[in-house]
Amino acid sequence: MLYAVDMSTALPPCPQPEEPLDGTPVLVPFGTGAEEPCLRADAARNRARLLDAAARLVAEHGAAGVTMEAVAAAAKVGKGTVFRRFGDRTGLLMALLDHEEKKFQAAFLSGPAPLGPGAPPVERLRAFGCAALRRAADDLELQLAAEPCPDRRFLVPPRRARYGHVLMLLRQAVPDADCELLAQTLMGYLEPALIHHLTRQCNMPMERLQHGWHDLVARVTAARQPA
Amino acid sequence: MLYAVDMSTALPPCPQPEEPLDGTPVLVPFGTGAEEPCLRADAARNRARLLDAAARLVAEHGAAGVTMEAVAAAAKVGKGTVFRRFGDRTGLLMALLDHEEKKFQAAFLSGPAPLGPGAPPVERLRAFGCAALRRAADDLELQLAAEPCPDRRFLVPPRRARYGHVLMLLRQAVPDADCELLAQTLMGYLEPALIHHLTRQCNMPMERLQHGWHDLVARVTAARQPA
DNA sequence: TTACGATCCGGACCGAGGTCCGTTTAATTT
DNA sequence: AAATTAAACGGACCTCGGTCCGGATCGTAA
Repeated sequence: MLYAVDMSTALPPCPQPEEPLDGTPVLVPFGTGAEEPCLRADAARNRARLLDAAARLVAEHGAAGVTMEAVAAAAKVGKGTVFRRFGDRTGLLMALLDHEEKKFQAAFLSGPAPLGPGAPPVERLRAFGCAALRRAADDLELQLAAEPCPDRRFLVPPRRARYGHVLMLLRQAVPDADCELLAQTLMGYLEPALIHHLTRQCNMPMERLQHGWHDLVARVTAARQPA
Repeated sequence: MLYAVDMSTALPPCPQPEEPLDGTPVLVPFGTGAEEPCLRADAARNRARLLDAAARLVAEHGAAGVTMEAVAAAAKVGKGTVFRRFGDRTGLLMALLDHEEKKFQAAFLSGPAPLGPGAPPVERLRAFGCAALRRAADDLELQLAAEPCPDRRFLVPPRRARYGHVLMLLRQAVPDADCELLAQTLMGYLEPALIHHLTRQCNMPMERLQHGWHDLVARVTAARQPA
Protein backbone atom coordinates (compact mmCIF):
# COMPACT_ATOMS: atom_id res chain seq x y z
CA MET A 1 0.00 0.00 0.00
CA LEU A 2 1.48 3.28 -1.02
CA TYR A 3 -0.41 5.50 1.33
CA ALA A 4 -3.40 5.25 3.59
CA VAL A 5 -6.41 7.05 2.28
CA ASP A 6 -9.38 6.04 4.34
CA MET A 7 -9.84 6.70 7.99
CA SER A 8 -9.22 3.15 9.06
CA THR A 9 -5.82 4.17 10.28
CA ALA A 10 -6.58 7.74 11.20
CA LEU A 11 -9.36 7.24 13.70
CA PRO A 12 -9.18 5.80 17.15
CA PRO A 13 -8.04 3.32 18.14
CA CYS A 14 -5.30 3.89 15.57
CA PRO A 15 -4.61 7.63 15.56
CA GLN A 16 -2.18 8.68 12.86
CA PRO A 17 1.12 9.80 14.37
CA GLU A 18 1.62 13.51 14.02
CA GLU A 19 3.58 14.47 10.95
CA PRO A 20 6.16 17.26 10.71
CA LEU A 21 4.10 19.47 8.40
CA ASP A 22 6.99 21.69 7.42
CA GLY A 23 8.20 22.73 4.01
CA THR A 24 10.32 19.64 3.46
CA PRO A 25 7.86 16.82 3.93
CA VAL A 26 8.79 13.21 4.40
CA LEU A 27 8.03 12.29 0.81
CA VAL A 28 5.63 9.42 1.18
CA PRO A 29 5.04 7.22 4.17
CA PHE A 30 6.24 4.37 2.10
CA GLY A 31 5.97 0.85 3.32
CA THR A 32 6.47 2.36 6.74
CA GLY A 33 4.43 1.00 9.61
CA ALA A 34 0.72 0.62 10.23
CA GLU A 35 -0.46 0.33 6.68
CA GLU A 36 -3.21 -2.23 6.83
CA PRO A 37 -4.62 -2.17 10.31
CA CYS A 38 -6.36 -5.37 9.29
CA LEU A 39 -9.97 -4.51 9.88
CA ARG A 40 -12.24 -6.86 11.68
CA ALA A 41 -14.04 -9.16 9.29
CA ASP A 42 -17.38 -7.40 9.52
CA ALA A 43 -15.73 -4.00 9.19
CA ALA A 44 -13.89 -5.03 6.05
CA ARG A 45 -17.04 -6.47 4.56
CA ASN A 46 -18.98 -3.30 5.26
CA ARG A 47 -16.20 -1.16 3.87
CA ALA A 48 -16.33 -3.02 0.59
CA ARG A 49 -20.10 -2.82 0.45
CA LEU A 50 -19.98 0.90 1.14
CA LEU A 51 -17.45 1.60 -1.60
CA ASP A 52 -19.48 -0.51 -3.96
CA ALA A 53 -22.69 1.29 -3.11
CA ALA A 54 -21.00 4.68 -3.43
CA ALA A 55 -19.60 3.82 -6.85
CA ARG A 56 -23.03 2.71 -7.95
CA LEU A 57 -24.57 5.95 -6.75
CA VAL A 58 -21.95 7.99 -8.60
CA ALA A 59 -22.66 6.07 -11.77
CA GLU A 60 -26.38 6.57 -11.44
CA HIS A 61 -26.83 10.03 -10.00
CA GLY A 62 -23.46 11.70 -10.27
CA ALA A 63 -21.27 12.78 -7.41
CA ALA A 64 -24.02 14.99 -6.03
CA GLY A 65 -26.12 11.91 -5.48
CA VAL A 66 -23.59 10.48 -3.08
CA THR A 67 -25.31 11.28 0.17
CA MET A 68 -23.96 9.68 3.29
CA GLU A 69 -27.42 8.40 4.14
CA ALA A 70 -28.01 7.15 0.62
CA VAL A 71 -24.73 5.27 0.63
CA ALA A 72 -25.50 3.78 4.00
CA ALA A 73 -28.94 2.72 2.86
CA ALA A 74 -27.68 1.30 -0.44
CA ALA A 75 -25.06 -0.69 1.43
CA LYS A 76 -27.64 -1.74 4.01
CA VAL A 77 -25.57 -0.36 6.80
CA GLY A 78 -26.08 2.22 9.51
CA LYS A 79 -25.14 5.80 8.81
CA GLY A 80 -22.69 5.88 11.69
CA THR A 81 -20.75 3.10 10.04
CA VAL A 82 -20.02 5.24 7.01
CA PHE A 83 -18.56 7.98 9.15
CA ARG A 84 -16.66 5.56 11.33
CA ARG A 85 -14.99 4.09 8.27
CA PHE A 86 -14.33 7.14 6.14
CA GLY A 87 -14.39 10.02 8.57
CA ASP A 88 -16.47 12.31 6.42
CA ARG A 89 -17.91 12.69 2.97
CA THR A 90 -14.63 13.85 1.52
CA GLY A 91 -12.94 10.78 2.92
CA LEU A 92 -15.43 8.52 1.23
CA LEU A 93 -15.05 10.27 -2.09
CA MET A 94 -11.27 10.14 -1.87
CA ALA A 95 -11.47 6.45 -1.11
CA LEU A 96 -13.37 6.06 -4.35
CA LEU A 97 -10.54 7.74 -6.21
CA ASP A 98 -7.94 5.82 -4.32
CA HIS A 99 -7.43 2.93 -6.67
CA GLU A 100 -6.71 5.01 -9.74
CA GLU A 101 -4.58 7.41 -7.78
CA LYS A 102 -2.42 4.61 -6.50
CA LYS A 103 -1.92 3.30 -9.98
CA PHE A 104 -0.85 6.76 -11.03
CA GLN A 105 1.44 7.04 -8.07
CA ALA A 106 3.04 3.70 -8.82
CA ALA A 107 3.54 4.79 -12.40
CA PHE A 108 5.52 7.89 -11.62
CA LEU A 109 7.38 6.35 -8.70
CA SER A 110 8.49 3.13 -10.27
CA GLY A 111 6.89 2.73 -13.69
CA PRO A 112 8.59 2.92 -17.06
CA ALA A 113 10.31 6.08 -18.26
CA PRO A 114 9.73 8.85 -19.06
CA LEU A 115 7.08 8.99 -16.33
CA GLY A 116 9.00 6.68 -14.06
CA PRO A 117 12.72 6.71 -13.23
CA GLY A 118 15.29 6.69 -15.98
CA ALA A 119 14.53 9.81 -17.97
CA PRO A 120 16.07 13.22 -17.28
CA PRO A 121 14.12 15.24 -14.71
CA VAL A 122 12.67 17.82 -17.08
CA GLU A 123 11.36 15.11 -19.31
CA ARG A 124 9.85 13.30 -16.35
CA LEU A 125 8.24 16.53 -15.26
CA ARG A 126 6.67 16.94 -18.66
CA ALA A 127 5.37 13.39 -18.62
CA PHE A 128 4.10 13.81 -15.08
CA GLY A 129 2.01 16.81 -15.98
CA CYS A 130 0.44 15.20 -18.99
CA ALA A 131 -0.40 12.10 -17.02
CA ALA A 132 -1.85 14.20 -14.23
CA LEU A 133 -3.92 16.16 -16.72
CA ARG A 134 -5.29 12.94 -18.13
CA ARG A 135 -6.13 11.67 -14.68
CA ALA A 136 -7.89 14.90 -13.87
CA ALA A 137 -9.86 14.71 -17.08
CA ASP A 138 -11.24 11.28 -16.21
CA ASP A 139 -13.79 11.58 -13.41
CA LEU A 140 -13.30 15.30 -13.06
CA GLU A 141 -16.62 15.49 -11.31
CA LEU A 142 -15.53 13.14 -8.58
CA GLN A 143 -12.26 14.98 -8.08
CA LEU A 144 -14.10 18.24 -7.65
CA ALA A 145 -16.56 16.75 -5.21
CA ALA A 146 -13.72 15.19 -3.25
CA GLU A 147 -11.91 18.46 -2.72
CA PRO A 148 -11.30 18.94 0.98
CA CYS A 149 -11.77 22.19 2.85
CA PRO A 150 -9.03 24.75 2.18
CA ASP A 151 -6.94 24.06 5.23
CA ARG A 152 -6.68 20.33 4.61
CA ARG A 153 -6.20 20.48 0.88
CA PHE A 154 -2.42 20.35 1.03
CA LEU A 155 -2.19 17.73 3.72
CA VAL A 156 -4.00 14.93 1.96
CA PRO A 157 -1.65 12.00 1.24
CA PRO A 158 -2.13 11.82 -2.54
CA ARG A 159 -1.42 15.51 -2.86
CA ARG A 160 1.67 15.22 -0.71
CA ALA A 161 2.92 12.33 -2.76
CA ARG A 162 2.53 14.24 -6.00
CA TYR A 163 4.07 17.33 -4.49
CA GLY A 164 7.02 15.37 -3.18
CA HIS A 165 7.62 13.91 -6.59
CA VAL A 166 7.50 17.22 -8.39
CA LEU A 167 9.75 18.69 -5.74
CA MET A 168 12.34 15.99 -6.23
CA LEU A 169 12.39 16.42 -9.99
CA LEU A 170 12.58 20.16 -9.65
CA ARG A 171 15.55 19.90 -7.29
CA GLN A 172 17.37 17.93 -9.92
CA ALA A 173 16.41 20.30 -12.70
CA VAL A 174 16.98 23.65 -10.99
CA PRO A 175 19.07 22.93 -7.92
CA ASP A 176 19.52 26.50 -6.77
CA ALA A 177 15.94 27.71 -7.01
CA ASP A 178 13.30 27.80 -4.30
CA CYS A 179 11.94 24.48 -5.43
CA GLU A 180 9.25 24.22 -2.76
CA LEU A 181 7.54 27.29 -4.11
CA LEU A 182 8.05 26.34 -7.72
CA ALA A 183 6.64 22.90 -7.03
CA GLN A 184 3.52 24.39 -5.49
CA THR A 185 3.17 26.63 -8.51
CA LEU A 186 3.36 23.70 -10.89
CA MET A 187 0.90 21.75 -8.75
CA GLY A 188 -1.50 24.65 -9.02
CA TYR A 189 -1.63 24.21 -12.77
CA LEU A 190 -2.89 20.67 -12.25
CA GLU A 191 -5.62 21.55 -9.79
CA PRO A 192 -8.89 19.83 -10.73
CA ALA A 193 -10.86 23.03 -10.20
CA LEU A 194 -8.66 24.83 -12.72
CA ILE A 195 -8.81 22.01 -15.25
CA HIS A 196 -12.56 22.05 -14.90
CA HIS A 197 -12.73 25.78 -15.43
CA LEU A 198 -10.50 25.77 -18.46
CA THR A 199 -11.94 22.75 -20.21
CA ARG A 200 -15.60 22.94 -19.27
CA GLN A 201 -16.19 26.63 -18.73
CA CYS A 202 -13.71 28.08 -21.21
CA ASN A 203 -13.89 25.21 -23.68
CA MET A 204 -10.16 24.82 -24.03
CA PRO A 205 -9.06 21.53 -25.58
CA MET A 206 -6.85 19.27 -23.50
CA GLU A 207 -4.07 19.61 -26.05
CA ARG A 208 -3.80 23.26 -25.22
CA LEU A 209 -3.47 22.48 -21.54
CA GLN A 210 -0.78 19.93 -22.28
CA HIS A 211 1.09 22.34 -24.46
CA GLY A 212 0.73 24.94 -21.75
CA TRP A 213 2.26 22.54 -19.25
CA HIS A 214 5.24 21.89 -21.46
CA ASP A 215 5.71 25.59 -21.89
CA LEU A 216 5.39 26.21 -18.18
CA VAL A 217 7.92 23.55 -17.32
CA ALA A 218 10.28 25.01 -19.87
CA ARG A 219 9.97 28.50 -18.43
CA VAL A 220 10.32 27.36 -14.86
CA THR A 221 13.33 25.16 -15.47
CA ALA A 222 15.07 27.35 -18.02
CA ALA A 223 18.53 28.68 -17.28
CA ARG A 224 18.27 32.33 -16.33
CA GLN A 225 19.25 35.01 -18.76
CA PRO A 226 22.25 36.98 -17.50
CA ALA A 227 20.32 40.22 -18.02
CA MET B 1 -18.91 50.65 -8.38
CA LEU B 2 -16.22 48.49 -9.90
CA TYR B 3 -18.06 45.20 -9.82
CA ALA B 4 -21.14 43.80 -8.23
CA VAL B 5 -20.40 41.42 -5.40
CA ASP B 6 -23.60 40.78 -3.54
CA MET B 7 -26.64 39.10 -4.90
CA SER B 8 -28.68 42.24 -5.15
CA THR B 9 -28.14 42.23 -8.87
CA ALA B 10 -27.89 38.51 -9.39
CA LEU B 11 -31.20 37.38 -7.99
CA PRO B 12 -34.65 37.87 -9.41
CA PRO B 13 -36.05 40.23 -10.33
CA CYS B 14 -32.68 41.33 -11.69
CA PRO B 15 -31.04 38.23 -13.10
CA GLN B 16 -27.48 38.85 -14.23
CA PRO B 17 -27.23 38.67 -18.01
CA GLU B 18 -25.34 35.62 -19.11
CA GLU B 19 -21.66 36.26 -19.64
CA PRO B 20 -19.53 34.75 -22.40
CA LEU B 21 -17.43 32.62 -20.04
CA ASP B 22 -14.74 31.87 -22.58
CA GLY B 23 -11.01 32.21 -22.30
CA THR B 24 -10.93 35.86 -23.25
CA PRO B 25 -13.23 37.41 -20.71
CA VAL B 26 -14.63 40.89 -20.90
CA LEU B 27 -12.12 42.28 -18.47
CA VAL B 28 -14.29 43.92 -15.87
CA PRO B 29 -17.92 44.95 -16.19
CA PHE B 30 -16.79 48.48 -15.72
CA GLY B 31 -19.26 51.24 -15.30
CA THR B 32 -21.46 49.22 -17.62
CA GLY B 33 -25.16 48.94 -16.85
CA ALA B 34 -27.12 47.82 -13.82
CA GLU B 35 -24.58 48.57 -11.14
CA GLU B 36 -26.66 49.81 -8.25
CA PRO B 37 -30.11 48.34 -8.61
CA CYS B 38 -31.07 50.89 -5.99
CA LEU B 39 -32.52 48.69 -3.27
CA ARG B 40 -35.72 49.58 -1.64
CA ALA B 41 -35.22 51.64 1.50
CA ASP B 42 -35.95 48.79 3.90
CA ALA B 43 -33.79 46.40 1.92
CA ALA B 44 -30.83 48.76 1.99
CA ARG B 45 -31.24 49.30 5.71
CA ASN B 46 -31.35 45.58 6.38
CA ARG B 47 -28.36 44.97 4.16
CA ALA B 48 -26.30 47.40 6.18
CA ARG B 49 -27.46 45.89 9.45
CA LEU B 50 -26.61 42.40 8.23
CA LEU B 51 -23.11 43.35 7.15
CA ASP B 52 -22.62 45.11 10.43
CA ALA B 53 -23.80 42.13 12.41
CA ALA B 54 -21.67 39.76 10.37
CA ALA B 55 -18.55 41.84 10.89
CA ARG B 56 -19.24 41.88 14.61
CA LEU B 57 -19.62 38.11 14.66
CA VAL B 58 -16.35 37.66 12.79
CA ALA B 59 -14.57 39.90 15.25
CA GLU B 60 -16.01 38.04 18.23
CA HIS B 61 -16.10 34.40 17.19
CA GLY B 62 -14.06 34.17 14.01
CA ALA B 63 -15.36 33.26 10.60
CA ALA B 64 -16.68 29.96 11.88
CA GLY B 65 -19.05 31.89 14.14
CA VAL B 66 -20.74 33.50 11.17
CA THR B 67 -23.85 31.39 11.02
CA MET B 68 -26.64 32.55 8.80
CA GLU B 69 -29.07 32.25 11.66
CA ALA B 70 -26.73 34.03 14.04
CA VAL B 71 -26.27 36.89 11.61
CA ALA B 72 -29.99 37.14 11.06
CA ALA B 73 -30.63 37.17 14.78
CA ALA B 74 -27.90 39.71 15.50
CA ALA B 75 -29.30 41.97 12.81
CA LYS B 76 -32.84 41.39 14.08
CA VAL B 77 -33.96 40.18 10.72
CA GLY B 78 -35.50 37.01 9.38
CA LYS B 79 -33.26 34.28 8.11
CA GLY B 80 -34.81 34.38 4.66
CA THR B 81 -33.74 37.99 4.34
CA VAL B 82 -30.09 37.06 4.65
CA PHE B 83 -30.36 34.57 1.82
CA ARG B 84 -32.42 36.89 -0.31
CA ARG B 85 -29.75 39.56 -0.03
CA PHE B 86 -26.55 37.54 -0.29
CA GLY B 87 -27.61 34.35 -1.96
CA ASP B 88 -25.67 32.07 0.31
CA ARG B 89 -23.08 32.05 3.04
CA THR B 90 -20.25 32.54 0.59
CA GLY B 91 -21.99 35.56 -0.81
CA LEU B 92 -22.27 37.12 2.60
CA LEU B 93 -18.62 36.48 3.37
CA MET B 94 -17.53 37.90 0.05
CA ALA B 95 -19.60 40.97 0.68
CA LEU B 96 -17.63 41.41 3.89
CA LEU B 97 -14.40 41.36 1.91
CA ASP B 98 -15.80 43.60 -0.76
CA HIS B 99 -14.68 46.95 0.53
CA GLU B 100 -11.01 46.07 0.84
CA GLU B 101 -11.05 44.19 -2.42
CA LYS B 102 -12.42 47.21 -4.24
CA LYS B 103 -9.72 49.39 -2.79
CA PHE B 104 -7.16 46.91 -4.04
CA GLN B 105 -8.79 46.79 -7.41
CA ALA B 106 -8.81 50.55 -7.68
CA ALA B 107 -5.14 50.59 -6.73
CA PHE B 108 -3.98 48.32 -9.52
CA LEU B 109 -6.40 49.71 -12.07
CA SER B 110 -5.83 53.39 -11.58
CA GLY B 111 -3.60 53.96 -8.57
CA PRO B 112 -0.01 55.20 -8.55
CA ALA B 113 2.78 53.24 -10.22
CA PRO B 114 4.27 50.71 -9.99
CA LEU B 115 1.04 48.99 -8.97
CA GLY B 116 -1.07 51.25 -11.13
CA PRO B 117 -0.45 52.37 -14.70
CA GLY B 118 2.82 53.95 -15.67
CA ALA B 119 5.39 51.33 -14.84
CA PRO B 120 6.58 48.66 -17.25
CA PRO B 121 4.41 45.53 -17.19
CA VAL B 122 6.87 43.22 -15.48
CA GLU B 123 7.36 45.71 -12.72
CA ARG B 124 3.61 46.11 -12.33
CA LEU B 125 3.27 42.35 -12.19
CA ARG B 126 5.80 42.21 -9.37
CA ALA B 127 3.99 44.92 -7.48
CA PHE B 128 0.65 43.27 -8.05
CA GLY B 129 1.79 40.00 -6.55
CA CYS B 130 3.23 41.59 -3.46
CA ALA B 131 0.12 43.64 -2.92
CA ALA B 132 -2.04 40.56 -3.41
CA LEU B 133 0.09 38.62 -0.95
CA ARG B 134 -0.35 41.36 1.60
CA ARG B 135 -4.10 41.40 1.08
CA ALA B 136 -4.25 37.65 1.47
CA ALA B 137 -2.25 37.86 4.67
CA ASP B 138 -4.74 40.26 6.24
CA ASP B 139 -7.94 38.43 7.10
CA LEU B 140 -6.72 35.14 5.68
CA GLU B 141 -9.33 33.38 7.72
CA LEU B 142 -12.16 35.25 6.07
CA GLN B 143 -10.75 34.64 2.63
CA LEU B 144 -10.58 30.93 3.28
CA ALA B 145 -14.09 30.83 4.64
CA ALA B 146 -15.35 32.81 1.65
CA GLU B 147 -13.95 30.38 -0.91
CA PRO B 148 -16.76 29.31 -3.23
CA CYS B 149 -17.34 25.78 -4.40
CA PRO B 150 -14.87 24.62 -7.06
CA ASP B 151 -17.01 25.29 -10.09
CA ARG B 152 -17.74 28.91 -9.14
CA ARG B 153 -14.30 29.81 -7.92
CA PHE B 154 -13.14 31.25 -11.22
CA LEU B 155 -16.35 33.08 -12.03
CA VAL B 156 -16.47 35.34 -9.04
CA PRO B 157 -16.11 38.99 -10.07
CA PRO B 158 -13.09 39.89 -7.91
CA ARG B 159 -11.21 36.90 -9.22
CA ARG B 160 -12.07 37.77 -12.80
CA ALA B 161 -10.92 41.31 -12.28
CA ARG B 162 -7.57 40.19 -10.92
CA TYR B 163 -7.19 37.63 -13.63
CA GLY B 164 -7.99 40.15 -16.33
CA HIS B 165 -5.38 42.49 -14.97
CA VAL B 166 -2.66 39.86 -14.82
CA LEU B 167 -3.62 38.75 -18.29
CA MET B 168 -3.26 42.24 -19.67
CA LEU B 169 0.15 42.73 -18.12
CA LEU B 170 1.30 39.35 -19.30
CA ARG B 171 0.22 40.11 -22.85
CA GLN B 172 2.41 43.15 -22.78
CA ALA B 173 5.33 41.31 -21.25
CA VAL B 174 5.26 38.11 -23.29
CA PRO B 175 3.09 38.80 -26.32
CA ASP B 176 3.57 35.48 -28.05
CA ALA B 177 2.96 33.15 -25.14
CA ASP B 178 -0.29 31.48 -24.10
CA CYS B 179 -1.02 34.25 -21.65
CA GLU B 180 -4.36 32.87 -20.48
CA LEU B 181 -2.68 29.80 -19.11
CA LEU B 182 0.28 31.68 -17.70
CA ALA B 183 -2.07 34.11 -15.99
CA GLN B 184 -3.96 31.28 -14.35
CA THR B 185 -0.67 29.82 -13.20
CA LEU B 186 0.39 33.09 -11.62
CA MET B 187 -3.03 33.47 -10.01
CA GLY B 188 -2.60 30.05 -8.46
CA TYR B 189 0.42 31.27 -6.57
CA LEU B 190 -1.75 33.89 -4.89
CA GLU B 191 -4.52 31.52 -3.86
CA PRO B 192 -5.49 32.10 -0.22
CA ALA B 193 -5.48 28.38 0.50
CA LEU B 194 -1.88 28.13 -0.67
CA ILE B 195 -0.78 31.21 1.25
CA HIS B 196 -2.39 29.73 4.32
CA HIS B 197 -0.64 26.42 3.84
CA LEU B 198 2.76 27.95 3.29
CA THR B 199 2.67 30.55 6.03
CA ARG B 200 0.63 28.84 8.72
CA GLN B 201 1.30 25.16 8.11
CA CYS B 202 4.84 25.34 6.74
CA ASN B 203 5.86 28.44 8.69
CA MET B 204 7.34 30.22 5.72
CA PRO B 205 7.86 33.94 6.23
CA MET B 206 6.03 36.30 3.92
CA GLU B 207 9.33 37.61 2.59
CA ARG B 208 10.05 34.22 1.15
CA LEU B 209 6.71 34.17 -0.63
CA GLN B 210 7.37 37.62 -2.02
CA HIS B 211 10.79 36.64 -3.21
CA GLY B 212 9.26 33.53 -4.72
CA TRP B 213 6.79 35.67 -6.60
CA HIS B 214 9.51 37.86 -8.04
CA ASP B 215 11.38 34.77 -9.11
CA LEU B 216 8.29 33.24 -10.64
CA VAL B 217 7.49 36.38 -12.61
CA ALA B 218 11.05 36.50 -13.83
CA ARG B 219 10.96 32.91 -15.02
CA VAL B 220 7.59 33.23 -16.67
CA THR B 221 8.38 36.45 -18.48
CA ALA B 222 11.98 35.70 -19.34
CA ALA B 223 13.03 35.61 -22.97
CA ARG B 224 13.40 31.99 -24.05
CA GLN B 225 16.80 30.46 -24.45
CA PRO B 226 17.50 29.58 -28.06
CA ALA B 227 18.34 26.00 -26.97
C1' DT C 1 -16.48 -24.29 24.27
C1' DT C 2 -16.81 -20.51 27.06
C1' DA C 3 -15.73 -16.16 28.54
C1' DC C 4 -14.08 -11.65 27.87
C1' DG C 5 -12.66 -7.32 26.09
C1' DA C 6 -11.85 -4.61 22.12
C1' DT C 7 -14.05 -3.16 18.16
C1' DC C 8 -17.88 -2.21 15.48
C1' DC C 9 -22.79 -1.22 14.48
C1' DG C 10 -27.01 1.45 14.12
C1' DG C 11 -30.07 4.99 14.22
C1' DA C 12 -31.76 8.74 17.16
C1' DC C 13 -30.27 13.31 17.51
C1' DC C 14 -28.31 17.95 16.50
C1' DG C 15 -26.90 22.09 13.99
C1' DA C 16 -26.54 24.67 9.94
C1' DG C 17 -27.43 25.80 5.09
C1' DG C 18 -30.98 26.57 1.98
C1' DT C 19 -36.08 26.77 0.26
C1' DC C 20 -40.90 28.21 0.25
C1' DC C 21 -44.79 30.83 0.52
C1' DG C 22 -48.28 33.60 2.93
C1' DT C 23 -47.94 38.26 4.71
C1' DT C 24 -46.25 43.02 4.93
C1' DT C 25 -44.44 47.20 3.09
C1' DA C 26 -42.44 50.60 0.13
C1' DA C 27 -42.78 53.05 -4.18
C1' DT C 28 -45.87 54.57 -7.88
C1' DT C 29 -50.00 55.76 -10.18
C1' DT C 30 -54.57 57.69 -10.41
C1' DA D 1 -55.34 60.04 -0.43
C1' DA D 2 -56.46 55.58 -2.08
C1' DA D 3 -55.36 51.90 -4.87
C1' DT D 4 -52.03 48.97 -6.96
C1' DT D 5 -48.18 46.14 -7.55
C1' DA D 6 -43.57 44.70 -7.34
C1' DA D 7 -40.43 43.73 -3.99
C1' DA D 8 -39.08 42.45 0.64
C1' DC D 9 -39.94 40.02 4.90
C1' DG D 10 -40.00 36.18 8.22
C1' DG D 11 -39.91 31.89 10.02
C1' DA D 12 -41.60 27.18 9.43
C1' DC D 13 -39.71 23.48 7.03
C1' DC D 14 -36.50 20.29 4.62
C1' DT D 15 -32.10 18.03 3.76
C1' DC D 16 -27.78 16.61 4.82
C1' DG D 17 -23.36 16.26 7.22
C1' DG D 18 -21.70 14.92 11.51
C1' DT D 19 -21.97 13.15 16.61
C1' DC D 20 -23.09 9.90 20.31
C1' DC D 21 -23.72 5.92 22.97
C1' DG D 22 -26.19 1.60 24.29
C1' DG D 23 -26.08 -2.76 22.41
C1' DA D 24 -24.41 -6.43 19.14
C1' DT D 25 -20.29 -8.86 17.24
C1' DC D 26 -15.83 -10.49 16.39
C1' DG D 27 -11.27 -12.34 17.67
C1' DT D 28 -8.75 -14.45 21.26
C1' DA D 29 -7.27 -16.83 25.14
C1' DA D 30 -8.15 -20.33 28.43
